[in-house]
Amino acid sequence: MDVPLAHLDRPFDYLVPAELDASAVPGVRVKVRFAGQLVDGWLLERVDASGHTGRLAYLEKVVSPEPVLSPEVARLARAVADRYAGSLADVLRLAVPPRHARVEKEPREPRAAPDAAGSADTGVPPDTGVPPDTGVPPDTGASPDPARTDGPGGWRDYPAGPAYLRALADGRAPRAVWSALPGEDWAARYAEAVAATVAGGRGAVVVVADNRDLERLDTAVGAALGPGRHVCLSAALGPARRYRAFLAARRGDVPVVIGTRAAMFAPVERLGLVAVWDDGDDLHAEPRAPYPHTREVLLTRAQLAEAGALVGGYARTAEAQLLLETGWAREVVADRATVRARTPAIAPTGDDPQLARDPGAATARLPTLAWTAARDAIRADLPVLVQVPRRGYLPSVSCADCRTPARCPHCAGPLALPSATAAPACRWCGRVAAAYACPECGGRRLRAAVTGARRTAEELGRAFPGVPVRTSGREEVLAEVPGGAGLVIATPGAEPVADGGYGAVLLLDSWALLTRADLRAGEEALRRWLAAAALARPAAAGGRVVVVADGGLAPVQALLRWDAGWFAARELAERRELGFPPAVRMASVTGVPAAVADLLDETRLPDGAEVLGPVPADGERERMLVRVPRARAAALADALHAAAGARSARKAADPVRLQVDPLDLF
DNA sequence: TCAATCCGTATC
DNA sequence: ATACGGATTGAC
Repeated sequence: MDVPLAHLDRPFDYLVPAELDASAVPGVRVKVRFAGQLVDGWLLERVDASGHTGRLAYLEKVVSPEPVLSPEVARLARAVADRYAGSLADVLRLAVPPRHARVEKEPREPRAAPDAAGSADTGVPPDTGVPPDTGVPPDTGASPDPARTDGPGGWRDYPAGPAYLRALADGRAPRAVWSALPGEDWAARYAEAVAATVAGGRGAVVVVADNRDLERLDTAVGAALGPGRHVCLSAALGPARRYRAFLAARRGDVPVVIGTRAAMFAPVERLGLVAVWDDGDDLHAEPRAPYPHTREVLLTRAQLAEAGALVGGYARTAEAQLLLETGWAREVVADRATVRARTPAIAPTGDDPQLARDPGAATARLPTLAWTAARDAIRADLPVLVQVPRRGYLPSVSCADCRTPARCPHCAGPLALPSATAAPACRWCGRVAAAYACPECGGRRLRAAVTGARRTAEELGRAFPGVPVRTSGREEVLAEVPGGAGLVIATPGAEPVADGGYGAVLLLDSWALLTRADLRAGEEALRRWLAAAALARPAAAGGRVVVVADGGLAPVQALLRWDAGWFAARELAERRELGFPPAVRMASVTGVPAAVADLLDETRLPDGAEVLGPVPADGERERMLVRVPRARAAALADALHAAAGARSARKAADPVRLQVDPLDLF
């Protein structure tokens, strides 16, 4: 029943009138009379008898004969609803895109005109410069590209890699947490894993964080499978193309779906592999109830469908580490010698004599080591990548009296205000400048002065006259830059790939480390750094990385050694000690205080549950956290869902938001 | 003792 | 949401 009320989160029985007998198959959308109203619903199964004692009503209508909800996805959706204390209807809204009648009526075989079918069907937005031949093919039944490879390919760099691919091809269900080498063509590796799965007669679902990653994967999968064997599914498509791609998968026209998180529920026949790339990216967290996370959904899916699973990234989340430590998945990593051979030369820098000497110069924003690394790369005719904080994220500050930019007393990096009330902190070394006094006029008041990627780009451009400067950020994301000398200023997540690799990568956004009061601050900083540093050439080929941060910090250490596994293990151990996720299961309850209290009152908390809070949320609302051991996770979700049901049954006015595994805990 | 009303619960 | 049943309360 497609109603959001928690106490109605269960199946209802209806009689099927004779004239709907043929079309009323499991998985179709239906309309039924419910409490006097005509409501939408899902036909979950046909049964001979009902346990219902009252009078049964008849099915009113089968909305469309298309059984859009596959049995596998129906089961998955129920499991996801249960895990996240949500309703099946909420999950199905995420899992099945809105119907588009015109698309449904289109002939099953794509149109003859190749230009019309091509890019429109691939699913990637048209302005992205993606090869237009990866959608439903203009010529049906085309045999796969003879040049494709099902073999281990680049997976040979990882000792467990070839066996993993063989298991996929053999129809088994191998589960891997993969740490990609620097410079790795991850999209090609994913395409090989997908190709192995398809070669074994099964399908695959791959989810990436954003459209840029999707384009890259689209190209790689297209090359590995040949045309017409996969579709892209993302929310950016718009209703018609999204539904078209969805239907192609549901009807079994293509064995592979790749996409952003909208694709995590994509129906695929004989699912053999689910994969997620860069599971630490917060875009993988669904912002709509019940707030499921791509990784968790895919892993649940792998478990239920007995499919293989691949969780990969340059970085490793604590959640992925837990999969390894519980034995649920196997580690796929390169040996240290290979890592060393591929890694650029990475060095931290903090102090800065040049700044002290020449604070007004064009290069003042760059520490010496960073500046020389950039200069050397430019001289060697190699591109330089500069990772800067997201624009507008945190304004830097200057003296309110004389306008002199406020600089860190320790390293002379720019100070920024993490929030209106917090003390200023250094963007480079992260130190908090609690009692800041202006060195020029002695003033103690500060004012915001935005210095973003554009300003940094201008300053760097002046420092290297004649060198082309490109920026890649929120408004315009570059996918690729040429290999010659050039400066690329990018915000985290928007770093373009450079042809042949960067000669130098400068990481200037280290302030993210210590200024953010976030459980995942360290993990997130390392994730961003590894993603940018992975684009540098190996040390032997002149690749250098300079991170402006204290070399003693654990995430910096992990970067220097290129050891995401070490950091993840450390992080998980720390969270065990502190009782934080994923070592325990957390849920948050948000709403006006009376509603939160009411819901928790109604909740039969499992043994060992601990209630923390309240902390103020936005406006009048507050938030309470409930913590249980992992063994009680299901019981907690069940209890919270039941309490929400009791509340909705008695029409409690003030809404509460239930969130299992909330991303932010403070 | 009966009827109007309130409250809680189910909705197939 | 809306309808229904059982309990409750107030008037005869």
